[in-house]
Amino acid sequence: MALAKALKQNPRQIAQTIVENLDLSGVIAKAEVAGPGFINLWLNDAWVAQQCEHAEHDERLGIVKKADPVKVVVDYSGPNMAKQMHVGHLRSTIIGDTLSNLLEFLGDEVIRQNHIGDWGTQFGMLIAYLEEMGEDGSGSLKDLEQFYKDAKARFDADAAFADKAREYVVKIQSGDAHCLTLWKRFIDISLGHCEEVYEKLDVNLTRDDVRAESFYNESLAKVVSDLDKAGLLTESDGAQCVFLEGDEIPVIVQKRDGGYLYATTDLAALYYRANVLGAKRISYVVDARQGGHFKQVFRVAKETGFVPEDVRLEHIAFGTMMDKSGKPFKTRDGGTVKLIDLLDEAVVRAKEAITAKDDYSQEELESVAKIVGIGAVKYADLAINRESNYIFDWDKMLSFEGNTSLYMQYAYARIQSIFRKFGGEIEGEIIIGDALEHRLAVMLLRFEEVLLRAADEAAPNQITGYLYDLVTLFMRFYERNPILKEGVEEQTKMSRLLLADLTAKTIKQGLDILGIQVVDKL
RNA sequence: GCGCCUGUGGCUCAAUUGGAUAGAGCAUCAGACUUCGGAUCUGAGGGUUAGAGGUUCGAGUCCUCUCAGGCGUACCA
Repeated sequence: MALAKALKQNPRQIAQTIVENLDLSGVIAKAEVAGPGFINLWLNDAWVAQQCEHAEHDERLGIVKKADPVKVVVDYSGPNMAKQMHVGHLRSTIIGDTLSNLLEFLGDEVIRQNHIGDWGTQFGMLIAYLEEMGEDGSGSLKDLEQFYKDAKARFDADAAFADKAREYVVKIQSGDAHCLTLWKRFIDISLGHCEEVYEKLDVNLTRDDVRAESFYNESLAKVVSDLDKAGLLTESDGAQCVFLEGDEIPVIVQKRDGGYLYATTDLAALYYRANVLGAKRISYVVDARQGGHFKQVFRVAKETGFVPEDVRLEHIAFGTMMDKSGKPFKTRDGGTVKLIDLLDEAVVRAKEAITAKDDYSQEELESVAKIVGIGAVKYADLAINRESNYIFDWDKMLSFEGNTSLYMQYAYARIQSIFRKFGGEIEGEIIIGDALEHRLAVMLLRFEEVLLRAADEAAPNQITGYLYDLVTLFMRFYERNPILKEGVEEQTKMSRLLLADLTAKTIKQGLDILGIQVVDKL
């Protein structure tokens, strides 16, 4: 129909001509013009079966690695070292990790970057307090939140301490050895907390991926001077600014007092990522509220040539996490919810959800509950359009019904159960027996297309949506087309086993990209 | 004030980027079973896609305006 305008012909006529000249050679069984000029194609059963067999016998399920892989930097998680990770870091961490896994699977060279906040005035106060606590420091750092509060209280109550804190800020920045040692120790402990969370969350972030804010300290002055050379710098109220055409608010790169800001750091990071790391795509998985900031920084980076024209810069924005009543997610007394506590609660709740129906040994229960609980938290987050706000609901995410990780994991376990019962070797081929099997097979073949689209749009919910459709379809197939029951012909049995196996593999691969594990028994 | 985002059955979300009769899940109601794991499956009711115009063969999707809500708005990150 798109051709109709260009050719100035009746769309139905064009469609008819196309259909008549189509080479159906084995792939397509039938082609038909429908409605105002749509062309409906029916895939050939034999071709579909053969493609599924190819996928079934291939480690990558028939999905080829990109012929033209690119270097992609994915910036995600980015916790602040002054505080413990809280729910605000959850979405960035989960979505960023999924995007990284996905691009990696498709063949791109992914460079994960954890841009942790390890620099700024708070650290003067924190290390001064750490020093004061002496050997006990490490111990009281178990609860960073409390440590921060105590340090702040000390800062507010004691002028001498406050002076020292301010003095220490300057000292770290000027490279004072003693203060730097304290600072490094503090960061090390705080980062250890994050790693505990990453471990629990089953996220692929390691210390090697950390490229902290402080890493760019040395380049900040150069960013400003380069902007100056490019003639983009304007002084306003004593601050060094870039005024972009059409924007009311400037990008401030240097404060009146000479200090740098996060726009400066981001520009330095963009330069590093594009020119040193050589990234062709740089994705920032950050809260939607920072949209304005990234828009400006990206523009400056391109206009100054910090980042070459052909590098794709994108802000992978996501909405805020809300509670069941639609308000921002907080503890009962209005504080922020620590991520570690949330994850522990997920495991406890998962335990309750699964023990209601089955008997587990203590060990089984522990390990399955971890997989189920963490999977539920991740899946629920990834399953919705990332740009809208996300309503966090324990009951919904831990349900066996609907588009949940448990439903997928259940389907997977159920298929494994078929194979336990079967016990033999599959010998045979796929033969499409009815319309439902045809639909299932076609659905299985669509996996690659879905992944490609999810990668391009950085939209994990494309994957969850697909998995849900696939599993629903499989359940229907399974209900109607018996596999191991009496009276099923050997040939049919083998064919259905192959379809079931490929379904299981597809579920597993899909969940794996989402960072979610499966279990053989649930 | 200016800017960005959102608005889809009672609730939570989809909709292949402008395509066919807007789809699921909860919840409600009604069915299927001597269960290859019923933690399943089948079906029903429920919609003027916030509202009004416009663009065209065709609009939830694009444009304009209105309404409602959220967020951002120069030296925090």
